[in-house]
Order: sequence, then C-alpha cells, then structure tokens
Amino acid sequence: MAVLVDGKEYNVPQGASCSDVLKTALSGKKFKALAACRLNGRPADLSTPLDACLASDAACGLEPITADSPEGLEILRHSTAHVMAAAVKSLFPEARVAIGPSIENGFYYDFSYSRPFSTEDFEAIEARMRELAARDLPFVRNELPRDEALRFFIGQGESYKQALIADLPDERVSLYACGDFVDLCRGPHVPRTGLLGAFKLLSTAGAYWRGDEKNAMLSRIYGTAFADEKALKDYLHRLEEAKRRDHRKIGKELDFFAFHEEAAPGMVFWHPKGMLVRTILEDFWRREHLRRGYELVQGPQLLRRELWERSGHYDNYRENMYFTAIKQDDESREPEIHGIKPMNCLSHMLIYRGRLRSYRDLPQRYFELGVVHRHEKSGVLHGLLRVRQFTQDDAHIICTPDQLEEEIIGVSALVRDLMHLFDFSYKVAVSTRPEKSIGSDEDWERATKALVGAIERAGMPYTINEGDGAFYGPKIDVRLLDSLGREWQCSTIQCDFTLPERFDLVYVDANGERRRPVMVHRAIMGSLERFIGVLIEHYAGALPVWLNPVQARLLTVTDAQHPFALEAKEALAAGGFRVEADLRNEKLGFKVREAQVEKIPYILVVGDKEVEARGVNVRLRSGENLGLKSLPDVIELLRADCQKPFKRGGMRYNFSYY
RNA sequence: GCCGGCGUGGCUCAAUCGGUAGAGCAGCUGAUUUGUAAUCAGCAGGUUGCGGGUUCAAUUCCUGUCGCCGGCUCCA
Repeated sequence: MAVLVDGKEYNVPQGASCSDVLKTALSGKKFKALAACRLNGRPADLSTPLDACLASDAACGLEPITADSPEGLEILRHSTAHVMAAAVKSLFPEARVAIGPSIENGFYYDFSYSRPFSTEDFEAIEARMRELAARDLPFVRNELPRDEALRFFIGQGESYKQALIADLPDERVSLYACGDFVDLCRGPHVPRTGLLGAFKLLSTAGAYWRGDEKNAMLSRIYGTAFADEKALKDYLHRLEEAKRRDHRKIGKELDFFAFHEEAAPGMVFWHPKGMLVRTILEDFWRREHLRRGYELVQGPQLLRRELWERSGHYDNYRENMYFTAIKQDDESREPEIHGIKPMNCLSHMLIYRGRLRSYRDLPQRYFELGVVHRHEKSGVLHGLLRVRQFTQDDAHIICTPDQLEEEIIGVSALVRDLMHLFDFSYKVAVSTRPEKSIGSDEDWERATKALVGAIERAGMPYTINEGDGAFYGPKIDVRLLDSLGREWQCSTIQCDFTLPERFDLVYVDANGERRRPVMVHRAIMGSLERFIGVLIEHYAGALPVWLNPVQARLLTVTDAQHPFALEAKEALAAGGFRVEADLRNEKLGFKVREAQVEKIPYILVVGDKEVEARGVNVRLRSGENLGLKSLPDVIELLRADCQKPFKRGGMRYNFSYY
C-alpha cells in the first residue's frame, strides 16, 4: 500500500499502523521527538490501524506532530497522565480512577482511595512511571460497544468509569490499554510509553467528582510533562520566577500593605507606600472618568434591610452579606437590621430616582470608587486578588434602550485604553442568556446584540460563553493573565433589566410618556485591590514611574554633600516628582542596594564631583548608569518616563504629587 | 465551605527519639565619613496562633478552634 508523507510516497504493508508508516517515512530522522501525526489536519491515532485512519480520506498527507508543538504536548501530557494512573494502580490496586486530562501546563488524574495521596507518594509513583516508560509498552486502542465496555469496567470495579460511560452518547467507545491498565479514553496517545518526554509530579489536591461540591472529594495528582528535560527545567524555572513575583511577597517587601489575620481576615491594611500607589491610581481614574462624561457620586455603606429585600439581594445573596443589628430602645421590638453593601447599584438608583428624569437627561453615568464587603468562603481568599472588603471602580449607566450600544462602545474603549496603558494581555468573553433568567426575549436579544456590536466595533477579539450571563442580563467579562498564567476577572460590563423594574426607574420620553430605562453595571479595574495585586505581579514590583511611590532618591556619599542633596531634592519636588534623600551615614554600596531592593526608578548619587558640577549621577533600577546629569535634565527624564505609557493612546497624564 | 499541608521574635528560618527556644536580616546604641547591591561591635526582642488533653516533662504527641498556603467549588 502506498502512502503519501511529506509529499513523498512510501510503501507500507497491508494492516500497518500509523506509527509504522511514520517509522518508515522517518527512518533515520529523530523519531523520538515525534508524539503523533496528523492526517489531513486531524490528529491521527498512532495505535489505530492505518486503514481506519485513511477510511475517510483517499489521498492522505501524513504530517508529523512534534512533541513540542501545542498539539503534541497535549497528547504527550495526556499519555503521561495515563502512565501515572497505571503506576498508581500498580502500586495501590485498591485505587479507583476518575478522569485524567491534559491541562494548560501539564496534566492531572483524579483517584478515589482510602486515603488522599500526598507528595510523599511521588517518589514511588514516579519511579514506577519511569519503569513503565523504560518497558516501552504500546498504547493499544480497542473500540467496543458501550455495553461491553460497561461490563468491563463493572468487572474492574471502576465505578467512576461506569458513570462516565453512562453519560456518553456514542454507541461504541474506545479503550486504551497500556500494560495492564485499561482506561476509557478518546485518545489520541503516543504510540509507546518509550516516547514519553520528561515528566514530574508537582502537587496533590482535593477535587470534587465532576467539579460539583455536592459530590465526593477525590484525590488529585497534578504533574507536568515536556518533550525533553530542558523544556521541563525551563518550565520549573518559570514557576520559581512566578513565585518570586508573587504580589503577597513583594507587597510585604516593599511595605505596600499587610494583613492582620487575627483582626480582619481577608481585609487589607494599606501601608503608606501602598496607599500612595492607590491614591495616585484613584486620582488618575477619577479624572479619566470625569473626562469621559461620568459624574462622581457616593452612597452610604449601610442600607436598611428592606432595600436589599426589594433588590433581591436578601433572597439571593444573603449568605455573602454582612449585617448589623441595632438594638431598639423598646426591648420587645425586633432589632433594626442594616445590610452592609456588597454592591453599589442600589445607592445609584436612589440617586437617579431623586427626581423625575427626562430623556434629555440620559444617559446618566454615575461613578463611585465603592467600598463593598462580601463574606467570601474562607478557602477562597488569596492576597489582594480575592478579599472580603474591596473597592470597585463601579459605575452605573442609566440610558434609553437606543443609547445602549453607544454607551457600551464607550465602556469598551475605556477597557481597551486601560489595558494598553499597562500593556496587559487580556481575554474578552460575551456571556449570553442562562437557563434560569428573567426578562423578555426581545430585551435579551437587543442587549446581547448591543454588547456584541459594541466590542466588534471596538475591534476586540472575543469569545461567546453560551448561557453564562447573569440571570438579569448578558455581560462582557475581561480577564487578565497573572504571572502564573492564572486568569483574573477584572472588567465586567453587565446589562440589567431587573433593577430598573424593581425600583421603578423611569424617564419621560419625547411624547411625555414614562418609559423604563436600561441600566449597565460596569467596573473596569474590577477591584482596586485585585488590580493593584495584578499590577505588582505584572511588573514584579517595579511599577511604572508615574505610579511608583518614590520616583527618585538622592544618595549622598558623605555628610559633605547634604546641603546640595537637599537643594536637589527641593528642585525635583518642585518639578512635581516624589523624591527622597538618603542622608544616612552608610556606605554608598549599602544605600544603592536598599534603593535597588525598593525598586526606586531613579537612583541619584551625589558626591563631591556632582556637587561641583551642580548635578547628579543617574543610576536606573535596571542597573544602567546614565552618568552625570544636570537637575533640569533629570526632571526632563522623569517627565518623559512618566508620560511614556500614556503615549500608547486614550489616557491622559496631567498630575503630580510630592 | 470541602481535601491536603503548615502556624516558632517585625521578616526568613533552626531546635536529634518529648528534656524546657537559637540564628541571620530588620530595630536600637556606639564606632566608622565611606563612589554604585550588604562596614564593625554591642544591646534588646518569644506565654512557640489560641483552648483542652496525655506525660514527671509538650514547640514536639492527641483533640478542638482560629488563621495561612496549594487546589476544588464560587467570584471583582
């Protein structure tokens, strides 16, 4: 039989498998690097007879997938997960297997066992995996009618596999055997265990069966695999680097903020340096909103329970809310209950309702840096990225249905400009109507169209999350990537049909008739706490100059330069910059080190030479030394550095602090 | 909330088999006047998260609780 590979024709025996073809085609080449192959664009299963692969395509281009391609890595990791399961089953025969997919940076497999697995088991499991790899066992695919497969797993006592088969729609299912271990699996896999790359088990965790907290907790083992040792090492190195730039660690080192767990778990104590960063960010953001036609408002922290009952929060969100109970003078009466706000929308609606609005007044755009409290479950707290008290850069836009799309375009522009300002990578998703929802089809359709139309006109790539919207309306979510590759939701733009209804918001149209406006909830940074946490990781603590709490520090060599250092400090401060002078009687190397550790952008050394020239020696936090500069030159450098990120578009830099 | 791990000076970490807590950095005091990532010396600092239990004796073992870390679920 003749097969075309890489444009060349090869003769292979009848009944050969894909991997045989590949071996023939690539004899002499580095077969070890090949995990699988692709047939006419689809990954081919190397353990399947070639005929089956070719059944649908007469003329077949067989194209290798290398183990370091994204597709190849996925196959490699999935196969490694199988081998891990095989190793676990051989060491712990009582363990039952659940699922074991490849994931973004590796793979996992979930097991059910009499005790959870721990990292102490890793040595034995990895050793067994290496044995299985050394034996170069083939992965053998076998297709069975589902009944037969079901009987097989019943015989094996694999209850989770039985449950999986029960949910499969297919009449025939595929099994993969690797040594004694047979798993329900769609494939594809590497042909033989000898083709596994470099792998390492990383951690264990509890995970619910099928991700549902009502189900049993399984024991999950995470691992990773790469084409070769070097790629694995690079990855482990990247993990270390990510740990190094953990915002919790850097926040402590730079004295930006702290937590006092004994006093207020999940709530931030902002120290002076961190509070300065926050203040600068807040002021910048308020100005940007005013510039874009928002109005600043602020509502109270507590609202009476009746308000939360009317909004529906009391029914739907109570377990996440904090309440206060004020004892009445008359002891027999129920205490008066206030809810501490978990959201800012109610106040904004009350402000809107303060008087009758005309269509000429719309849109109303209310902006508030609103402090909200949400009692998050204890296990989910995570530094600044997940807290119980946080500040939303929240706005509510109340507009006519006709204005909706235009308003959302404005909001997406704000999202885009902010992401550009910080050079963030982000993902946009539109979430559509969920099963459990309220409102008319017409409302949903119009709002969804407005959202999609707006981000298309803004030129943003996006995905659709079918059925993932809020019950009260569709939404746009924007997720940032942190240094560990984890995604954090920051911006969110949500249409709401419910609250205007519940709170009877109206405007008077051109015909004098009362109409229902649409409300858009939106937050761009999401929460200042989370956003600053992501910023710290993004920049590894070396914040952009305009945002760094200390922009320049003067270091004297000896006491003799004190007067000039103070003079220079005044001059730079008068230029609008945040400057410190380190006059301590310490060696220069020591002061430089401290300034470097604090990630101060401009380290300005003053010795006798500089005093004489009435300048400073400029060292950047990168370590680069710019040599002797006059004070006006330094001011110019600082100014240019502050303005640089704003040149990318949209945003304006026009403020100073000291 | 669930599964697992961990709580020792402000921070980072030690303390054999259970024998009564030790270092570096930071801090304070003094000396030193120094040229681009750590000058030297001295001093001070702890009810080992908190409660209960076992023991002659608990940082160490058991238990409860609070918190943190890694995940799961949820989420800005």
